[in-house]
Amino acid sequence: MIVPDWVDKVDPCDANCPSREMLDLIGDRWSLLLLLVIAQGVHRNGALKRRVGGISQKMLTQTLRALEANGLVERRDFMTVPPHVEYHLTPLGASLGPALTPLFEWIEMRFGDVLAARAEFAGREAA
Amino acid sequence: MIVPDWVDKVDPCDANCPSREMLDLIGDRWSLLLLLVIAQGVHRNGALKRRVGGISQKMLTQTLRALEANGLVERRDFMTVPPHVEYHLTPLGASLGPALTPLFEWIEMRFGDVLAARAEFAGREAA
DNA sequence: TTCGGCAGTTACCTACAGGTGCGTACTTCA
DNA sequence: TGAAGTACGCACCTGTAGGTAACTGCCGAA
Repeated sequence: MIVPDWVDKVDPCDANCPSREMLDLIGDRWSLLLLLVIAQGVHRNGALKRRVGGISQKMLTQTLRALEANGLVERRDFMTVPPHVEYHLTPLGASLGPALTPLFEWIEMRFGDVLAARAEFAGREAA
Repeated sequence: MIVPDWVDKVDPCDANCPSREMLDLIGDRWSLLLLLVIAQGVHRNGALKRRVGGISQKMLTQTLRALEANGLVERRDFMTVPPHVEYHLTPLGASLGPALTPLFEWIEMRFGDVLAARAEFAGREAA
């Protein structure tokens, strides 16, 4: 079997391994989505909410706060009335993008295979 | 701001986008960990359980079934008594490894920055 | 003068992820 | 004779992720 190189680079069995914590951070339903649309140039609360259909105001605020707290997005409050707030990627947040590209490409390329495997597995179970 | 290339490749706002579903699959607490240790050459139920400290038998079985159902691992039951079962990566599962490498590398390289940002943010909040 | 948009906050509720503990059927070793 | 390892399945319980609804204060437009 081919063992990829990444197997030696992290020890996920160590509960202190940062990968555990980072996967908790970006592994939820909305974080990566928000990172993506902010990178696409959508910066304001209302616009984000409309663009990411299905997200509640609560989860939007909560997720943005978490991303801000971890230095991935920057919140700019213009202190005007009516309120005007903008969210932008920090350099750190922007650097995460390229790291995710291969994963999204894998999903695009291999999702068909996953669906096929799923169908084949379901068929085997039924038999 | 630099817009990475991946922003145009997927539309995560579309609920039908496979990325939503795949992130559900690998975004949980154990899937990536199990993929990793299986890639490292640990193949049997008991060995996996000992290696991934903290996982319960239930979640181990449940996660392995999910990975099997999606064609990422193969379950080989030797039909012996006492039971002997081995789990191996399928070619599809093995192909996921390289797609994750940049992400893990990003975590390794940038986790310090995240911690620093977190500390700085906590300090700002307290003030 | 009332309504909608701005960017939230708070309280409350539900569903599910995940943990604990027990049972199964068999074998080998002490 | 019984303890431990092998690979589970099932029932029950809890924590929390995430959703809903109602509220704030201010403005401009109809």
